[in-house]
Amino acid sequence: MASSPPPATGWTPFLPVAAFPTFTAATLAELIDGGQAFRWRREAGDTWLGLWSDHLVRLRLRSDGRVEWSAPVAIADRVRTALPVYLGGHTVAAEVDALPWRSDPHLARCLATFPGLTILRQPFGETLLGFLCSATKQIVQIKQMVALLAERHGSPLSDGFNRLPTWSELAAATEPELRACLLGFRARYIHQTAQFIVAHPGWLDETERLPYAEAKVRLMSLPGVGAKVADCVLLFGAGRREAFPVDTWIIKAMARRYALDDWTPEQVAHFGRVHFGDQAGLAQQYLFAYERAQTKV
DNA sequence: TGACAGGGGGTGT
DNA sequence: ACACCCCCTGTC
Repeated sequence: MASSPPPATGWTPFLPVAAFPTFTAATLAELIDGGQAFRWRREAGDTWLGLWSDHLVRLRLRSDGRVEWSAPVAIADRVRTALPVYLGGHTVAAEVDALPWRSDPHLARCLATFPGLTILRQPFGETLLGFLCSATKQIVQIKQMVALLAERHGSPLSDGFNRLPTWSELAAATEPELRACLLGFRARYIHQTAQFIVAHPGWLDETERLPYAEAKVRLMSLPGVGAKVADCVLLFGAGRREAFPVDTWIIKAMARRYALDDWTPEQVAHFGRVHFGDQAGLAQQYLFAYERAQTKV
């Protein structure tokens, strides 16, 4: 009986991410662990380990600001191809320049504080799952829920890490099983959403391709998806820069920096799209990052 | 070191 | 407006 070839073992050496701007440690942390994605963890030696889809990678920052990556040898080819797209860094300069920083001193200050910050391009379905977990939860808690979902309901990927469960895998889980992943009242939303998605093949892919307004309406028909979650999914999981998610942070930030006291979330969202233009979602990330940094002790 | 409030990046009614 | 869940964090 022929023995199968030995599996490729170990990780690749660290190599620079292709066509990527230089970063600061603060910008890198904000990009991958600032609330857009929930599957990154900081390791010893200022290395980050993260997962999305069937990718597993480590990132670190060189002293000259270049971002380097390393992946398990067996999956390194697909990680090398997918990573620059996922990180979304190649168009950031032009997009930032399209923002009204010349006439908006506060925006200019936010841009200067997190140079190179951009929007991740994550898998659409995974982004929906992450933000269905997010209601009234802080990042650390969302990460915990997502880690448990992967551990208990996802399939093995590499090095003991699992993929996030697919919507089919989620549909196969009972609501109490989901609840046991610390989801609380979100378990019912995820359970019902999974049933719907499995009963409507192609629905998610079609939604991803729809124009922004139509895609948002469709997402909001799902249980547990309101305007804020829909905008996050479209911005972080479909690259729709028109999406301007309004959460309590942005409400506070806009009240403080733009004197929008007592505006409703819809009014703030409208102001955002008018003032920041078709890259409003990118502006939102900078405002968000800046306000969080100010709040930190 | 352990208990105890308080509050949390929203949605649905 | 308030319930929904319940874990994290700060504090005593």
